[in-house]
Amino acid sequence: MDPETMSIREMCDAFEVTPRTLRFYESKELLFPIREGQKRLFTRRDRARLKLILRGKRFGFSLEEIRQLLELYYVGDQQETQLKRTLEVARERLDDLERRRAELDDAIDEMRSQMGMVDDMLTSLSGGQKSA
Amino acid sequence: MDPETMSIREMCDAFEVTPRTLRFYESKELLFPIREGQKRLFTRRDRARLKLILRGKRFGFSLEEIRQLLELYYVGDQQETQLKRTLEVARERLDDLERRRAELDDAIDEMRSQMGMVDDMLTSLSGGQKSA
DNA sequence: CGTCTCTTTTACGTTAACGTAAACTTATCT
DNA sequence: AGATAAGTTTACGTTAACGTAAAAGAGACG
Repeated sequence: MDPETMSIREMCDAFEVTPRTLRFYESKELLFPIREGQKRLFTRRDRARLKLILRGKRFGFSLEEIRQLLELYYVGDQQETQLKRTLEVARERLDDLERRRAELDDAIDEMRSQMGMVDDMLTSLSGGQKSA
Repeated sequence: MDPETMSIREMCDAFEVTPRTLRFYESKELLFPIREGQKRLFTRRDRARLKLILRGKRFGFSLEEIRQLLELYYVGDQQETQLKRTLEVARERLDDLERRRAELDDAIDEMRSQMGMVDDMLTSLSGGQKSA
């Protein structure tokens, strides 16, 4: 397991996506499988990216947003100016994520209090004899 | 401010959405504005729901998922069996949200470490004289 | 050699979530 | 009364993210 490269089918089985999806992501420049003749071979880099892509999707990001996020990851050897720019963008993304988490915390709290109220209704319905 | 009901335009200004969006949400049974003649009047209940809708959207939920989530909120007076069912569903939703938060925390950590690496690259580029 | 099986390209189809334009009421202003 | 503004319905258009079907090539197998 974990061979250097994987066929499209192996990728699909590993990540529960369809071939169409992988080809689509390649066409959108989110993945860059190498070719062996006609066939695509997905590298460990592709796998790492796909993992991030799928997570991004669960967070509700568009593929285009995800593509830009991915650029922040594989950095390569860039000019200082470019690196600083990358860092700025990353900072903004990070702020976004933290705002999101704050919102998510709120949502969780509200859901909990909502459940508490429903629970109270149930208690006063079934075991509602004792008022003290 | 905060009148009982609001016109469609007031709603749009307050929530930064278009009239089309509000009518669309009504057609999907996410909002239930009352009518004064032809015109829609949005109640405070609609406003509360819209707030939840927009948050749900930021989290990447579909409108249909959001509609189901909203059902968990305005509970009304139901049968005990129904209330228990509601509570079960809410429990599942809550678990989802908490899994999401865990994932979000991971993403934030990774982003931070990524930024740390870029920062190191910058340090070793510009001020890279001192190795100690 | 014929037949699978896997993969490829090409291309039209589909769903969600609105955008946008047209034609029409209703209320308000002058 | 005529014009203006705000709102309505109806309906076709648009974008993202794939689904799905057709036709064809490449390697493995009996």
